[in-house]
Amino acid sequence: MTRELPIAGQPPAERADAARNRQRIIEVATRMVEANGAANLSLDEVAREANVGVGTVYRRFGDRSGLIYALIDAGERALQEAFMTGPPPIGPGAPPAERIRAFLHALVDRKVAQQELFVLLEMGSSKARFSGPYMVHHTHLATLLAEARPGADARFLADALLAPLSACLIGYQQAERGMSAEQIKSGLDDLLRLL
Amino acid sequence: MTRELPIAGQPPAERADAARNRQRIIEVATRMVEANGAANLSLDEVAREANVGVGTVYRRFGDRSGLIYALIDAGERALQEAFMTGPPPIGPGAPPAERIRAFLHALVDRKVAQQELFVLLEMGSSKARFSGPYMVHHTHLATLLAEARPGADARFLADALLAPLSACLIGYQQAERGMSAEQIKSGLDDLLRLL
DNA sequence: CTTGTAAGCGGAGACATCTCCGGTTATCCT
DNA sequence: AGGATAACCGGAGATGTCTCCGCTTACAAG
Repeated sequence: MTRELPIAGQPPAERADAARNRQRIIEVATRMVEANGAANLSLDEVAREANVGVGTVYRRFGDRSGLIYALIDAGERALQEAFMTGPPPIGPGAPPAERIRAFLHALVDRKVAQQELFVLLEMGSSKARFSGPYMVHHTHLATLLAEARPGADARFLADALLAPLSACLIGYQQAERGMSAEQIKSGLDDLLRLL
Repeated sequence: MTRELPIAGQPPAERADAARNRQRIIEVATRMVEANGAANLSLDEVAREANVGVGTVYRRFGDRSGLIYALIDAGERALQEAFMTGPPPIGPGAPPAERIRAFLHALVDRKVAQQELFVLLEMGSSKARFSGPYMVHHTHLATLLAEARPGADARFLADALLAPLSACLIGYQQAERGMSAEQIKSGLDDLLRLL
């Protein structure tokens, strides 16, 4: 096992046992989501199954949403890397309009793939919903929009383009209206074309 | 007191004591929301204050969201009446584009006025969120859009225009970005102009 | 190795939502 | 008026989220 090197950053570093627990909690939670569906994920049960107290779960992840977020964090990192340093059309190099399109499509795919988890996230604390990832997506999109359509209110437009990607809405469109991911994407394409 | 006339409709009619309780529960809940904020509304407490058992509250309103919805139902009815039979520009008579604009503005005003309640509603069961009122708004908007922009996917566009009116998003725009209701409306106007 | 201490741990318990069901009562019908 | 009965009522309790705090332990410094 490699030793944890002390990093210059302020956060006092996580103790080894704590890291082990975090890891085990995430594994157990992942398994339970696969088995019972995300909506039935009980933190009490996760704690029991992972052989830790409930308090430990809450200290590590803050609250239910925090744990859920940890379960989709890998996808989020991958997406951010893709649009920041990846190949076109989502990454730098393509014209803004294409990057916007590619980014929104990727986001739809993510929401569809982990729909249940995203729905839960959207229904948890409304504070958390617009911090971190949302702000990153928003900034990215607003930058591209400002480039593609100078003069428009890029920040508001970015909100307005991200809003229809709500996991709840997508779930509704798929479940009640029988729309496929492709139809949703093509609807977004229509919208982008009009802009 | 006027006697409850038996109506032809199937629903077996609500007993007088039940109606009284419903009324009292709504009054108590309204008072408590004004006093403590919507987020702190506890159904146990509502029941105690209204001198009924918890079971009664749940039988009448189904769940927390149901009660919350009852608190904004009056506004919803007023809005629906306005755009269905009211005077232009929101009602029939004005050109579609203007009706769309007036409708969205009215919706923003409602969300801003009862923001807390709408946020709670959006965070409750994701099923309820797209039933009833949402479908009415969606149908109305899709009809107008089909008229204003034949050829486009009016149903998807309607979703996409309603999504940015999420109470959570509006709350975020106001609280964290310092946007006023007017700025939000003018952002929507920009968006409509582009369409 | 010893030791000081901050980080971590567990689980009892406060508090919420929602379900269930045995007892009660309003309302309709005769 | 006098049932019959469907609707209604209350509140105990199942289950879940999250907090709090006294005890424990990893780990760095001496």
